[in-house]
Amino acid sequence: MTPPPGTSPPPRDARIARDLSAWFARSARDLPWRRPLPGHPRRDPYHALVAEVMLQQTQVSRVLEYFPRFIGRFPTPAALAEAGEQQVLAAWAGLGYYRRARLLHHAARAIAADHAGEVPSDPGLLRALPGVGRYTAGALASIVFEHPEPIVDGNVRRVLIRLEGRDLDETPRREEAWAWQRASELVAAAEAPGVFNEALMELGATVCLPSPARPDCPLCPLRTHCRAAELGRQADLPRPKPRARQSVVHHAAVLIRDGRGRLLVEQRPGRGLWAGMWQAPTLESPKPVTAPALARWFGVPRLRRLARFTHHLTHREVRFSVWAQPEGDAPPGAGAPRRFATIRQIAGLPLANPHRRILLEQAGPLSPPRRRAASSA
DNA sequence: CACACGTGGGA
DNA sequence: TTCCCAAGTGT
Repeated sequence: MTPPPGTSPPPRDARIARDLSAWFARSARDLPWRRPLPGHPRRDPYHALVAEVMLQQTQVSRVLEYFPRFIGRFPTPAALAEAGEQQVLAAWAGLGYYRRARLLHHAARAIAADHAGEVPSDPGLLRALPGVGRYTAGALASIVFEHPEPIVDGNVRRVLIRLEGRDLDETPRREEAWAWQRASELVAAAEAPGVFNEALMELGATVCLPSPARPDCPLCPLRTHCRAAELGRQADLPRPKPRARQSVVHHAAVLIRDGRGRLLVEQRPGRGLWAGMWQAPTLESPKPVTAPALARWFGVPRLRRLARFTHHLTHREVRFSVWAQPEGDAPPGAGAPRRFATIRQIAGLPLANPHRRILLEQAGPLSPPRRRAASSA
């Protein structure tokens, strides 16, 4: 985009934008959501929306696995809008942050209802879609529609802080405001805003890496502009953030079969962890439960423990214990929405991720509590 | 606005 | 193996 009359970008910003964009043109990874559809001048806005939502807080390698399948199943906003929430969750299962799937589903319904089935190009309209925040709206507006909108994600933040050698002990809020301001200035200096924005993220994801891996400065197209590199401080910036504490919760999951060998499953509540997904009937508690207490809770005569394992989340550690009711005992009364399901039916449900292991390993014998790495090979 | 929300990869 | 880490959106 050409700058408004009377204002021309600072020469350094223009050189940064030019050098980075040129590097991207020759170094960009070939990713499915970057390919325009055959016979189309630009990439499909709906594909870009799905990809951007999937990429929120999620690594590219993970999204590569899910994106083609999701697009295959829901090829258009209308197809996604008409789908049921359980189908959408099932297509998202294993990808994490499941609220994104619901919000994307709602966004598709809004696109169908309010935008004639077409993803809008206006940044304000994009921002109004469920699950589309400042970053995602900017990414779609710039990358798909070439509006000169700034974007700041984790990669961009790190690249900008190093580029400007910004070593301040400031509040996250202030740093955030600075990064958006700087991103705005730079994108205004770019000839193609979408190319520049995507290049900024690509640089952070492939060259200007976080501290442990360290940036590969000799390969960097911005090394001659970089204040941190000039000072030899590129590995120290940005300063590490204090990490959050982790709490521990206990989930006791019980395997109960009916006379035909089907397993009892229940749906999790509509909010919170693994919202709306399915699991073996589970008692959650801050401390471990004893076998008699668990049997009492589920209203069955007795239970024996089959396995234990720990599932790690960002701010929480979930200690699972898996229990079974001896064959022939009567099933418990209903509490949450529950039903018996065959293994084949269970495999098609949106399962809370740890329960994929708990329930589907029931097709064969459940492995004993993990000890050494003796079992594999 | 501090907090909740998943998962896999790399040191 | 085990520990540490990343960083968008909505409430």
